[in-house]
Amino acid sequence: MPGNGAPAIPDIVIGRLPLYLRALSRLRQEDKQVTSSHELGKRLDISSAQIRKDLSHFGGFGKQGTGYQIDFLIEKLQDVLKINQEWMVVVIGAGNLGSAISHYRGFQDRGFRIAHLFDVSPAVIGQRIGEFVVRPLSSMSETIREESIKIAMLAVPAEHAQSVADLLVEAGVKAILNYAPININVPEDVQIQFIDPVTHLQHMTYYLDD
Amino acid sequence: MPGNGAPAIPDIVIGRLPLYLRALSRLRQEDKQVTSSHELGKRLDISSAQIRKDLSHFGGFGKQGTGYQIDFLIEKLQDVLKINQEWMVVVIGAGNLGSAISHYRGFQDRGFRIAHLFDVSPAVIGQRIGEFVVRPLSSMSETIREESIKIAMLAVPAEHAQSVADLLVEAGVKAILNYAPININVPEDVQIQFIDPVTHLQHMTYYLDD
DNA sequence: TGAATATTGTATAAAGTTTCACAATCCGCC
DNA sequence: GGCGGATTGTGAAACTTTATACAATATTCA
Repeated sequence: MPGNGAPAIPDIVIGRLPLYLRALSRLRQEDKQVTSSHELGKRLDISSAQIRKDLSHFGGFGKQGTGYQIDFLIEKLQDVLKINQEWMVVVIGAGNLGSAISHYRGFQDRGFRIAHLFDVSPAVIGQRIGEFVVRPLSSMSETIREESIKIAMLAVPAEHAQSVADLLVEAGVKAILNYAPININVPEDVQIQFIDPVTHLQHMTYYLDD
Repeated sequence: MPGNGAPAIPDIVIGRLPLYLRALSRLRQEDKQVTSSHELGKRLDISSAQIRKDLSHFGGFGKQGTGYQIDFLIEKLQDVLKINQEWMVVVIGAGNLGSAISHYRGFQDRGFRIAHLFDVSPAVIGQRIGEFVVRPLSSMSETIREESIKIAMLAVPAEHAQSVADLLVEAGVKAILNYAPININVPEDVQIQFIDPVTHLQHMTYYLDD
C-alpha cells in the first residue's frame, strides 16, 4: 500500500497472513507439528493454491511431499508481519467499547500490549478500568511522543473521531484502528483500518430472504 | 455470494454499499441535499468512477450534471440492502464484549435491534446488562425459532464459537457476525462475517518501520 | 530398491475488478 | 435561447487476483 521500492507484495496477500497465523496457532494448540496448504485451506475456506502462492512471495517455507512445519511457518509469518516484537498500543475512549477493549486478554500473545487508556471526560479520568487508570486526553500527545507509541485504537464517538485522529497523527502514531462508525482521513504514510459491526450486518442482510 | 439466478452483483460491490450509506447519512446530518460521486469518493477514498459504477448496478440513481439526491439515494441503498425493515438480532456471550455490544446505541437507526442476550454461565444468567436480562444458552434455540430470528452476533470464547454457531444454524439463523478470534465453518446458505481487531493490527504492522 | 502417494512452488490461463475516457444530459446565467 | 461548467452512466482497456495444471521432490512401505 505505501510506496515500497521492493518487489511490492499485494496488500490483499498481506491481509491474509494474519488469518494463516491464527489458523496455525490453532493447529499448534491441537498438538499438530506439520500441516499442508490443503488442511489450512479447508479450515479457512481459501483454496490451497492461493495459500501456496501467498506464502511463496516470502520464500519457500514448505517442503514438497511433506507440507509446512507449523512452528517454523508461524515464526516466519511473525517476522514478515513484524510481530516478533511486542507493539505498545494506546486506546482512546473509555466508554463501553474502550472498556471492553481494555479488558480483552487476546492482544498479549499476538504481538500487542495496551500501554494506556485515555478519555476526555472528567467523569472517567482517574477511574480504574481493568488494569488501567484512565488518563486525560490532554496528556495523550506527550505520552505518545515520550514512549514512541506507533499504534492507536480509537473508540470515541463518531463526531470526535477525526479530530482525535489528527492529534494522534500529529503525535507520531502511524497506525490507527478506528472503531467509530465514520470514515476518517489520514496522511498516506499512516495506516488505517476500520471496524464497524453494522457495515458487516448490512452486507449480510443483502443475501437474506425478504 | 449464494447461487443467485439474477444478474449477480459482485460481492465486493455489496460490501461497499454500507460504506456509501454511512457517508451519505453523515452528509445528510450536515444538511446537504445533494452530493456527487466525487464528493463521496473523496470522503471514502474511493474513486468516483467506482462509486458510479457500483451504483449503476442497481439503476440510475443520479442525474447528469447534478449528482445524487441524498435522501433518495439513502432510501434506494436501504432497499437494496434490505434494511428498510428492522432486523432482530441475538447476542451470544455476556462477557465484556457482549456487554459492550449490548450497550451500543448504534444499531438502532441502521436497521438492527438487539432482541436478546444469552450466556451459558450461571454467574451472569439473570443479571441485568443494559436493558437486557441475560438468558440461559439452553433456551436460545427455542427463542430463536419462536421469534424467527435470522441474525446473531457471536461473542463467546474461541473454543466455544464453532459449537454455538452450529446451534445457531440449527435453530434457523442465516447470518452470523463472529467476534471470536477463530475461523468457524457454516453451511453455504448461511452468511458469516468476522471481526478480529488483532488481524487488523497485524495487517498494519507489516507497513510500519522496524 | 522402487512403486505409490502426497505435496510444494510456479508458469500460464482465466476470471474478476478498477480505471479511463467520453457521449449524454442537466443547470445556471448572460 | 444558447454557452460554459458539472456530472452521470458506461463501453473498452488496463490491471489485479485467482485458479489450473504439472514438474519436482519427499515419504512410506512392500
